[in-house]
Amino acid sequence: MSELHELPKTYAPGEFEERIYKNWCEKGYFTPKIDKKKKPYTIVMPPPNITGQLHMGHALDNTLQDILIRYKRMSGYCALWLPGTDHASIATEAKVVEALRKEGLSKDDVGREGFLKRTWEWKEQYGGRIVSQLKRMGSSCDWSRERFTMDAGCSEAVKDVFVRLYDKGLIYRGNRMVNWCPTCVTSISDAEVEYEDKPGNFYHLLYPVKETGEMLELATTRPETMLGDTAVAINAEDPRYAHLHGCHVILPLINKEIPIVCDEHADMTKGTGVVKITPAHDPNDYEVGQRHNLPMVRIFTYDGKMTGAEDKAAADKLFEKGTAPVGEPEVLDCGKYAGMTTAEARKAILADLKELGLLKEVEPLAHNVGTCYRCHQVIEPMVSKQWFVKMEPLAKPAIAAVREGRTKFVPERFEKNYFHWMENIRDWCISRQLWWGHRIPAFYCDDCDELVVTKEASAKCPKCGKEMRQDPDTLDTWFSSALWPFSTLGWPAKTEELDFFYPTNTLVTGYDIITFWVSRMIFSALEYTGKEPFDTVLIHGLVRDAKGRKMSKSLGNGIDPLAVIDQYGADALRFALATGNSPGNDMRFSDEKIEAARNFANKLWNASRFVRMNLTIDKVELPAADKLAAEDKWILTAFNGAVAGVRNALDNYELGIALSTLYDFVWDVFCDWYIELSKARLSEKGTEGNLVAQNVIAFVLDGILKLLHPFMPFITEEIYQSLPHDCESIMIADYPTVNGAFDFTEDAARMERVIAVIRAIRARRNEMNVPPSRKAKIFIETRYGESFGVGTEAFFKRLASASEIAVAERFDADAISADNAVQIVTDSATVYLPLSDLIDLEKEKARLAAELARLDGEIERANKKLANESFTAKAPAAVVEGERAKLAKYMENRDGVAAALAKLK
RNA sequence: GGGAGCAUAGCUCAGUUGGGAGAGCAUCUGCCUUACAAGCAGAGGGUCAUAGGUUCGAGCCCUAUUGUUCCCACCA
Repeated sequence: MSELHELPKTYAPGEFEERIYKNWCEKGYFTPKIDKKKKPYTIVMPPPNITGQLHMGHALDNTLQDILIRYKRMSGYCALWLPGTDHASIATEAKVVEALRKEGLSKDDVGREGFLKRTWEWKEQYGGRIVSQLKRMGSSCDWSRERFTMDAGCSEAVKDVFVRLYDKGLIYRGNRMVNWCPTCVTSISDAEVEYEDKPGNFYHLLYPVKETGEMLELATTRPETMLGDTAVAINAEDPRYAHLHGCHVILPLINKEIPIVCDEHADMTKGTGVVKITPAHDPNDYEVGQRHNLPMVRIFTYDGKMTGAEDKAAADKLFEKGTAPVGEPEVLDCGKYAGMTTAEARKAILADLKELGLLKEVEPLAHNVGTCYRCHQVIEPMVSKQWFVKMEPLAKPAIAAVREGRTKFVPERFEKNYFHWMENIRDWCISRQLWWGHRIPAFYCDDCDELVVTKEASAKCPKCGKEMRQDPDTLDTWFSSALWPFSTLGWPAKTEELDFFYPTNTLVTGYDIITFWVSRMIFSALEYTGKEPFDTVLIHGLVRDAKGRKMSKSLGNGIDPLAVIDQYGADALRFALATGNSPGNDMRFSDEKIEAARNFANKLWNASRFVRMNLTIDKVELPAADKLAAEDKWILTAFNGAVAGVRNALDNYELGIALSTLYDFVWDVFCDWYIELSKARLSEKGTEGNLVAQNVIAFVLDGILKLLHPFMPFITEEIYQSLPHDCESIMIADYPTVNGAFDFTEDAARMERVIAVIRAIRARRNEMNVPPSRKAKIFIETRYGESFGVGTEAFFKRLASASEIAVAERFDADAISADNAVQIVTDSATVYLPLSDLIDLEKEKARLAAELARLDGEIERANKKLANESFTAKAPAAVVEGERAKLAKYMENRDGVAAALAKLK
């Protein structure tokens, strides 16, 4: 013991957490050596964005991962937790643009190269920040294998995939309707659009019909798009407009003649049943346009303004040259509206229409509009030329993988989300008009329009031999994250890592990115590696504030995990996040929770201090069974139960249950009972009993520390090092297993009876307000005779304020002055406490009468149940037997209480 | 419009093969019983949202209803 360090009196996690983490790193415990004799267990960390700071969501996500990886590592697996960060193209670019703006600069001012330089600097500055924050959490990831989605290896994987898919015909380029964010000035995918209910208006407009001169009324939520109308649609079945088939309307303000077409899109039950068609700026209208071969007229610029003469000239040039791509829209010079923002244009157009008497009505209407998930500005549907991944062939095997159970979601219900999304999937728009990201490996020839897709850095035109120009766009950030489970292990190269650690095992992530990320990893992995990327997806919920609100910057209700660590320690934070949390459910984070967690750590700390100060042994050896006292056998049996419970829960991803099992065992069983029961022997130095007690208590505490280590790595290591221990570090020790030798059910049951009696005595004394300092004799009548109390006398003295204790099957009533004694009846004994001068006789009678009534009720209930033939016939024998045993106990107790009551009367 | 979650003690939540409802916090009572007042010993407090159904037996399974949160969907 001499060389082992002492534990300071107070639990101060700040004193040791950093030192311990540093030591683990130096020893290389986080870096698994590939060992073919061991089974691999792999988790890849969902890469946090380099723009981010550690928030509670990360803290939860990484706590769960660390628990799993530490558990598996201690269970003999070759465990790899692979960390990394994500370049987060659109989010990071927005941050850098913002930083530039503050300096009065724009992207174009610094140029593409200058911009990328700035962004890499940003990455260097902030990318490391979140890593150091993860380290403070105690995350045992292999930093030697840390990756970044834009490092050389991952970039190679991205290019490889792009070329493969292109060659297979699964990537194509074309003019399509896409979601356009005018603020970020880029297209975004369907998954990146968030729909929000916003108040708006339903504007009823009047378009004059050329042939009949009548006014055709139609309604729209977006009047500014009218300049781009190329038709109005009616339903062919609609009798109101049957006479207008084949007619035209004159588009007001620009006096342009456009046709009236019949299309199913026009819903007779909505509005007036007439709908204006703007093929270039509405996804539905786009489809109508396709069906009726309508021209497309673009009226918005890509940064959200009305188009003008210059825009029109640029587009017209393409058409004149004949190089306009298929599906390229014409552009309108919006004249007086040119250069206005869409909002300004709406106002101006409405005013003008009103002036002309063509605005019939304005009806308020709550309206579901798409917004950009990054900047939350309204999305503008636009036709533009983009790259797409053809999804259907990729989705099919990905659906099958989950359907056939090769990849499982925990909890299972999230599979429904997954299927729904996968089965209704549309092609994935992967090109972004951004600079920060993986540049699309496609090259164009200015001369002959030849297109080459290649992994090479540059390309020569195969037709005319000229230098080609690389596509300026970059890829959706999720395109590279989709490859994360294997690109990080070296793919497409056939590395030893990939061979050993892939496929990975568990993916831990929040339900909010199942579609963005999880689904894309699954179909990507199946397509490129032929294997599912992981066997289990463990889904967790959101961490909310104490009032249940989402933590957000705008609300300012975010709790900073680092501040929590500073105040309470990383172990307390981890405990608070892992406890009472079930897979897939949101949780609230509150001061009460973190305090309870810290208190638990403190309890463990103090219990360990107590054990340590009583140890004189250098090495822990569990004594032979015949040397063990009843309480030793009892705690070892209970420990076995805890091990089984914890392992079972962990194996089923029930981390919260595992932790609460441990909490109860440590606090209620080990501290409140076993330590108290051991104090007598521990104080008698030099005896055999003392040595037995030392060894057992040290053994159980050692087991507790190991069981608890995945959840609370720091405190368990600190304590482990202060006690006799078998390993260099607790994190490489073996996780406890159920020990078949701890089969002491009989002795354990005996101990339980003693504990029940002690509890009953305490409760009664408490009820009667007898202070602990007031000792009393205790007489125990029990059918277990002398064996009931063998070796347990000290327990009653210490824990039940006994001055003396006597045990017999029956006592002479006079000897125990039964007339004036408080009588306590438990399942196994009747206890007499001669407290004549302290008790209120009437109160005691009333108490016993109430107890008698309660027992009568129980007996009646049990009798009724047992009299029910269908119960005795159909219920399992064990259940019926249990019910009979209960009845017998109740009857026995009843007799005891009745007798006690009789004596008082 | 489709789908899912949640509804259990005053509060926050557990409760996974259906066999007499649990924890933390809060409340009340009594304790400095020398590991721990960030503690110890007790106590009170629940028609498990509502209504049906299945079952010998339902917090748990089925149906409907109400409230609530979320996801998905091209609705002018």
